[in-house]
Amino acid sequence: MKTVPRMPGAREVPSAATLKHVAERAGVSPITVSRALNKPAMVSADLRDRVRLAVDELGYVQNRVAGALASASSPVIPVVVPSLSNAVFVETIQGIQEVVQRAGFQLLLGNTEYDLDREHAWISTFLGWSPPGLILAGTRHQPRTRALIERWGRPVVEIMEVGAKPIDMNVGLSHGAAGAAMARHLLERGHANLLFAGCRIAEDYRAGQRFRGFDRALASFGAARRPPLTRNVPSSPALGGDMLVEALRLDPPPGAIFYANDDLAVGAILRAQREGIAVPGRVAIAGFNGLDISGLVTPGLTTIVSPRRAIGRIGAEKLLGAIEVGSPKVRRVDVGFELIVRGST
Amino acid sequence: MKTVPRMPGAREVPSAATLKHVAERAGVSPITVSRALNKPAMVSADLRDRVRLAVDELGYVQNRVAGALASASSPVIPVVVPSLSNAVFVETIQGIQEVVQRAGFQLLLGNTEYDLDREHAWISTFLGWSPPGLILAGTRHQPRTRALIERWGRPVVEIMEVGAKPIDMNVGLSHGAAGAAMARHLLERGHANLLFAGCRIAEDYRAGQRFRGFDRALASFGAARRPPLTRNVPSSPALGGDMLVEALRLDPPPGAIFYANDDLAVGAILRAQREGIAVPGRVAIAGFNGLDISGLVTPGLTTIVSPRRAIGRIGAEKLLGAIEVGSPKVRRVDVGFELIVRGST
DNA sequence: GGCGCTCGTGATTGCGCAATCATGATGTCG
DNA sequence: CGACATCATGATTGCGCAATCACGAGCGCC
Repeated sequence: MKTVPRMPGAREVPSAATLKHVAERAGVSPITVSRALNKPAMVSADLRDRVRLAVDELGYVQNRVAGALASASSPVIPVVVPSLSNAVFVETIQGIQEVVQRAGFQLLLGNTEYDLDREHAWISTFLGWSPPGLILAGTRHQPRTRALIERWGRPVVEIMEVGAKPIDMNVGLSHGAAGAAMARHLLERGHANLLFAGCRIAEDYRAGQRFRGFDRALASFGAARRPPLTRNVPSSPALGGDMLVEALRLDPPPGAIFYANDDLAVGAILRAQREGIAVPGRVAIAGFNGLDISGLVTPGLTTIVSPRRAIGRIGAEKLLGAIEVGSPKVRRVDVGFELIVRGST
Repeated sequence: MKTVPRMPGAREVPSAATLKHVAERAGVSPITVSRALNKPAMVSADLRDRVRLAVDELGYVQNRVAGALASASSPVIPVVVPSLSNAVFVETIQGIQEVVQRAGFQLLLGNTEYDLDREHAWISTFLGWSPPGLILAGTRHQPRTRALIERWGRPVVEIMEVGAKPIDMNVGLSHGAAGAAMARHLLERGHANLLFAGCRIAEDYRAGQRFRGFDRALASFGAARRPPLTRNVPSSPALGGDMLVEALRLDPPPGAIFYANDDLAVGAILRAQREGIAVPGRVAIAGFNGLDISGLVTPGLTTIVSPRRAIGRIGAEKLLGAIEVGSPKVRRVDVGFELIVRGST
């Protein structure tokens, strides 16, 4: 038995059905099959049916990789977020998913854990998939990241906060304004010695923006300002409880605590309940995000609702619009926020 | 000015740096650049450095699409889950992400919303990306889906529950056993007229398995059995509270309610607190999942911890192992569960 | 000192599809 | 009724990369 002389470039035959096989079976050219599947309107009903039949008979599965290479664009939308532990990003992703899925796109998910080096790595990798566009959480990136994206030149949406100079499009809310609104509310309610409490506010700079908005508002109202209470571990309800206990040992003890997010704030309310700390009698508590559970604890949590699902949806819609018809006139959407006052303040 | 005669197949030049450009700049052949980037160990240190330099100078970004086409395999791991609203799946995804990211793979995410037609569509689409493997939540699929995957022939891990006849590998826990364990616990505590309460247990068949395990255990202990209380909307804490109120109007009222998940159960405890319903005095409450918040409410929620992050991690590790060295001997891993008894029962 | 070995590098080829242009059939209008 | 537009379909080509095989240099070994 002679060894078969293999030519350079020869390789194992994977033997899955390809366009060509479908075409032969349907008695048409490969390109017609391609059109019947991707642009059915361009093909007569008769051929379309024959192609469909052949596809079913062969169990043909389109090779997206080859399609993407040939067209220099693939039906994926990369989404880069800083965390999946935070329900906010999960819900935003769901909003994105709703929209892009309907348009036939798939989500490529990258999680940076609030690390800008990792963000750069994700984006660089994702660009190698020839996506038609890109969705990023946040408007802060390394200069090289920004340069990479700008050179690339396709539509980009930065979501979550409205930023000073977005790369392309931007959908979010002003976290500074949200912080200021909460400061105003707490002062109007007569609370004094207001304290901001959060986790990793250097990395989670949106929390930092809320603090600065809060702090500036205190200054403008002539109220006492104090440094934020922070921890360098991820947010969790249990931690919110711990921070409550710690805060109450400060001198002077805070009359109200504005937590960076609802996870922490809900944890504080539950802890207060366990330990018999009167809320808002001894200390008022407020949060940010408007998670469902904020309305179920006792007392109900005063919080600011961020329309995160809408952010995802609108961001995705703007991206798809830009992909189809080129960049739009409105580059920035401020979706705003809503203060919900409940028993905790 | 004459129009340039374009040959068939000619197209716009996208003018981004390619392997060839890097190769010219580094003074080596394109294949050496490919190796320097993908299999650095095969290339001498000298050439490796020259290639790295050229890559940086040109801002070269690897075209993953072309690589995937040439190698018939792409560095993505598709993950298909039934829901993102449920924290369980999000945490499982995080576990998967941790592992596959370290190995250089990216996550392609598909959400079926508990719809098996949509599951088939996702999987079919995903196979077109030539992934080296696949992770699916659940062991129930349409026959055509199973056939599609089996014909495809690459490693697959089904996660969440241990199933009767997995396609390939399987990592999860026995939800029937978990339900039975909770029945035993509630009976031991002296509760009677036990009720199971859940949402969409036809679609969320794992919740159904918990109910059946629960119900069979009641039968085996000679305790009273009753049909589950169900709702055909997604789970939420608010709904758990509503279902508590409804359950207490039943005749006879339940002495304990085993909720299909912690979201519902936590909502029930919060509602009981608001309305002054004694837990566990008037009714005991138990959940499933072991979310963090279950330990923070008052009373603490008795629940069963599902090691979901571990499921994700182990599932991903098994998949990567199978991708590298072929399918392993151990096809099924039962990660078990843990009953946490707290004040609510 | 010649044989075979490993190691690093290069030349050739094709992965499966869609973009482009070409063509034939049909319709449209003055 | 003929010139031309419109439509559906096909032929050719290349997207950018990695698999395969080829080959030469350096090495150890009997």
